[in-house]
Amino acid sequence: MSDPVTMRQIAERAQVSIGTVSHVINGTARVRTKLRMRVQEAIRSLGFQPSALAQGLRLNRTKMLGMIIPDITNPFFPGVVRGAEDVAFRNSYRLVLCNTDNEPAKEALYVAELRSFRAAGLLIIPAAGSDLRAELSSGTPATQPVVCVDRCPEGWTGDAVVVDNEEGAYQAAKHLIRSGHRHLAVITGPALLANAIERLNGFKRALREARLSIASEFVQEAAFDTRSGYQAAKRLLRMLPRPTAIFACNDLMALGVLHALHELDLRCPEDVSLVGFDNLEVCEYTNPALTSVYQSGYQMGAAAAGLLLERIKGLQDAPRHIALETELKLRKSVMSIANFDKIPSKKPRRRSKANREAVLAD
Amino acid sequence: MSDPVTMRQIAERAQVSIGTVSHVINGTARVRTKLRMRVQEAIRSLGFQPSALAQGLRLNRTKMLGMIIPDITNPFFPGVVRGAEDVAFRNSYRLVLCNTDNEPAKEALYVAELRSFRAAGLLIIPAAGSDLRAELSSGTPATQPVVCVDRCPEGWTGDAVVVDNEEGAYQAAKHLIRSGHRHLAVITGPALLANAIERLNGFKRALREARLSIASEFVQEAAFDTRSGYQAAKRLLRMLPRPTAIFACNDLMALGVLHALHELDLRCPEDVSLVGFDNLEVCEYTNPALTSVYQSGYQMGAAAAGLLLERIKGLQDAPRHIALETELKLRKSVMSIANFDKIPSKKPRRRSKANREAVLAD
DNA sequence: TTGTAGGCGTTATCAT
DNA sequence: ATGATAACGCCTACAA
Repeated sequence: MSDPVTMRQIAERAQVSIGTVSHVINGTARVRTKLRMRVQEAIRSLGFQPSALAQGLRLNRTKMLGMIIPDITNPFFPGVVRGAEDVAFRNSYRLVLCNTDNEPAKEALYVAELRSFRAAGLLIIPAAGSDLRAELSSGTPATQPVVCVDRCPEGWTGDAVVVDNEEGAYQAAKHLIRSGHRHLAVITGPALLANAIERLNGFKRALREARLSIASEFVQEAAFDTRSGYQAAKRLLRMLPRPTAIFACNDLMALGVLHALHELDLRCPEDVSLVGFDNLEVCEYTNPALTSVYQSGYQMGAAAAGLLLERIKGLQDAPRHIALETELKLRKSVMSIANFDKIPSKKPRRRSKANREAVLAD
Repeated sequence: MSDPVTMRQIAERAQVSIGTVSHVINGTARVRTKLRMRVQEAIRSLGFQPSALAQGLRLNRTKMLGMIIPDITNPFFPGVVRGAEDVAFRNSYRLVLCNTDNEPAKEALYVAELRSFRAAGLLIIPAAGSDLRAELSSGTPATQPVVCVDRCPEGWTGDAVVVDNEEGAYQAAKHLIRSGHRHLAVITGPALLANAIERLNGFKRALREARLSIASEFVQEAAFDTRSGYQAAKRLLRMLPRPTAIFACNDLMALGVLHALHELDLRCPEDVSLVGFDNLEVCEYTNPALTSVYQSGYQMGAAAAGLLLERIKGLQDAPRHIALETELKLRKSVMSIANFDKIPSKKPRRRSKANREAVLAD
């Protein structure tokens, strides 16, 4: 009574063979109405639920997708996961969530395990410096499709869903330049991460186009988190001449910059302008509200899961590299230098006088 | 060559029986050194990984934990999930993540599925208004342990790990009262949610102790999200006399209040003070930084997973109800009314003059 | 149309 | 100490 009901019990109750039960469940052969009714009744009254384990063993695949990410606690990733889960759910697939903390070893462990579990496919945001290809081809050649999300490991040639990082960063830098800034600094992410590199490239392209040069100490590497962003900002803000604008390659680091600014009693945007990347919800609530490059984690996750499911269903064409669009969201953290004294103060800000003084003193 | 290697292949390669292979893998019988070496060599060279599916089928349980939550996109939950995953991982368990969107039907579906998957146990943050007990006892009596996290459905008598919501809210209200506020308003969460009710109770207890009464329209119900918090704040801030302080029963709603305040050109904390609950990271970066009741989602998830694993290992004693502590984190969103003109301005704030004027005009 | 039986990869029992 | 063998619950030829 405490054990789950099996097809055998259904068969007994309905006075048919176990094969017949299977047939009515899977519609794999036509069964006389009378028997079918009996089976269905038995299923209902006994509360039968097929064992996903047995099915998986028999069919050599499950309805599970492995989702491997660095850390669900990083506010950019929940959206990705949710997007993936939603499309997985709609297709009767489930997600097993794996946090790697950017440790390639943990990633490799998870990959191996998910394969031995016959996950139908893998969605992976690779760890910094991971050699995904090696992990995948180790042991037996992959039978499960894999799509990379958010960033690709070096030399990845398989499916991927990312965002146009280069263009997003380019727009951010261009905005700063158009606002009159000439002393731009950038806080990049880990040099091992494809998306960090792309963003840096986009940033540099904008400078090049504007015939602006950048001192090497004005590009500081950090780890895509608040703490290291704060530290990088501290280094930057001590330099002379000080940069008048900083592009932080993600919002978490931008938050760190804000913190450093505050601590040094520098004002944003009057003393230094700031642009982030990701457009986290927190951007609306920071002081000042943070201008940032929007990217949709949700869409990324959803698109990746969609592609993965197509592969699972057998789609065979060439690997796809999908790059979603970004969009610069203007808020309050960038000040126009060229025209600072012509900016009409739309509604009288309480700090307007102080601000003007500060700017003039620059 | 593309198929996973099984124990049978190991047995052949090592020239032993399949049973022997099983024995060396599981240490379930002592095997002569020579044979054992051969088997281990075969395992290594063929890259054997046991099929979790077959194991699960045979043993009638897997190393999977089901984690059912409302929405990973809500910034309080990732910490919970991460805490759970960390302790699960350390014990070789994995997490399958399920988002219910607070829909009892979706919750019921997931519960049933996870059981048919022979998940070893379930960690559940119940949906608002879910009848978990019914879901669990439907069909076959539960064989998998379940622990409720963050909040319990009505009448839940099983294991649970929550936070002392009543006390947390009490401290928040008391802080407001000690700061001289007499016109307090509260924005509560959904009346169906145990934690929302407890927080409201704590709030009311503080008022009672201070012999303060509260007009019924000063307690507004919202949905624990920013939008509804914003709307509730709008209602509140239109009333006359206006509350001088608002306790928002979570930080998301507090964010909504901040937004409403800004829109109505009211200042926080000069015009209205605000306390939130959760102490999300965003509290540090809002304008002004938000005073909030800290609770550790991570600890909650970790404790819940720990308890669940004990149950899985067979722990049999009475159901536990673990309530973690909260702690009020003071920031800048509360102003002391009684002593407003005596507050020393520690370091000269740029807005201090304006602030003082505003307060005097109150 | 329906039933029988083999096998998916393990673990565990029982002989040997 | 080791090997054969029977399940676990399901799917699917193939036979009837």
